[in-house]
Amino acid sequence: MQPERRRAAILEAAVAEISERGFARTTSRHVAARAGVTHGLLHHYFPDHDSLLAAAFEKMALEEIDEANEALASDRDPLAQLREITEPYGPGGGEEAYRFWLEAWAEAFHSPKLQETSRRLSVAWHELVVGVIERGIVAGVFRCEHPHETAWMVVALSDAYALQTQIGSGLDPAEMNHVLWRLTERELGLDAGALARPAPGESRPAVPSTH
Amino acid sequence: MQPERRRAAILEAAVAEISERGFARTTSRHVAARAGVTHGLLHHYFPDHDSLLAAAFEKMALEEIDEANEALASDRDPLAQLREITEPYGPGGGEEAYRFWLEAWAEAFHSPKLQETSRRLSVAWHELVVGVIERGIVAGVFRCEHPHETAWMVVALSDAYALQTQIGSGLDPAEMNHVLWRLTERELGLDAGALARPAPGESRPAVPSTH
DNA sequence: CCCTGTGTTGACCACATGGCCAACAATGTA
DNA sequence: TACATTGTTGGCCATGTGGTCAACACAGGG
Repeated sequence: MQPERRRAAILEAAVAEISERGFARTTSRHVAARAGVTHGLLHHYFPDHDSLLAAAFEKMALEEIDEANEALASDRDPLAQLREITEPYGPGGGEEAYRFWLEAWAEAFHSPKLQETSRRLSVAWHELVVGVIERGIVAGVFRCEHPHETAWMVVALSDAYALQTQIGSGLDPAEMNHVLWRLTERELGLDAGALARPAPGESRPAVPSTH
Repeated sequence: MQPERRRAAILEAAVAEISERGFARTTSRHVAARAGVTHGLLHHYFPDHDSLLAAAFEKMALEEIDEANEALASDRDPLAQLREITEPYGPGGGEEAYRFWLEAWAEAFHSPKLQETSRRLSVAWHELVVGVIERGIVAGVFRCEHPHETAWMVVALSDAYALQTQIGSGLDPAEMNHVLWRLTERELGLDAGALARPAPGESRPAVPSTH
């Protein structure tokens, strides 16, 4: 196997392992086994264990943002873009991805390096939403006094939505989704239900696991 | 030392250790050292490591809710109660407590027992906020169509506020706090700025670390 | 053909962990 | 005082970890 692909395979295995077991419980040997190599080889691609974890996190973070940007590029209607951002948070949406986020935040408190990456990722995600809102304003679809604040609200509610949904708390997913959309509509000067109902003739493709 | 106090000391040490290092990295020996005993003794109070962690989590969860209820009991003005709930999330508020929450959520995905406790804790916290809102409605201070939804919003935004603040992301704490209050005021039919400005003559005591 | 460098293995080391237990200390009870 | 119970220690063990390294496989170019 070419070195590049091997390296990628190892990182992929590391990401999967981190999502399943968490950073602290992710061991070199398990990653190696998942990648189909022996643990001795890891040292050949990464100087030590922490570097492996950091590289895996970096890779995951970049992919998150790339996937999101890609999803947005495929549809220029601001309303549809907003849905693409919020929907994957719900039930059935990227569960592995969300577990990874949680792990990342928790780990960020213990590791300065991860903290920096985690911070950058949060900011990037926030600005992505700001971009959607601002383009919507320019397009005349949204009316919004504080795009920055509204973007933060959307992200915050979506995160909580995903967390509560996947933790299986007693809170009703439909209810949470309703708040998320209701408040977003109000912040963006949309009619009630505008987000729930796709515009006439608009298709609603399934969104790949994202953020 | 009496067995009760010893047991409490061990649990306290475990909580501190978990907050600092996370569940996975918390070792019997470190907990024992922090509690001022040797690791052999832990086996005398807890059958095994997982039981210790579970007991520590349970203790923490109960204390969170108790502290919150206590803080609420000391002040019957709905507006003040709402502030008591939201304020500790901000900068300077219980950092250890919030790290513990994050750890708990992350760990909940790996451990069914913790997941159940974590779930109950989320629900209890949500209902606590619902209670504040409903009493405020009865008192004629709040107007609110969906207390359940509004409570969820408050919790979700507060959590995100705490997370972003303590992770040190570039997002402006003042701005986040502004959204939190602005949306809460609107959901509860309050005048803009009602939450920012205490009612005339009302004192604003510092709130102990909570949630 | 050999030979140099990269990819890869499996064994090894020192170390930390959780669990276990025999021994000892402290405490209260008869 | 003598005894029984409980609290407490420190050492031991099997296991798993991250890191290291000599040895081997396997390519491509001389």
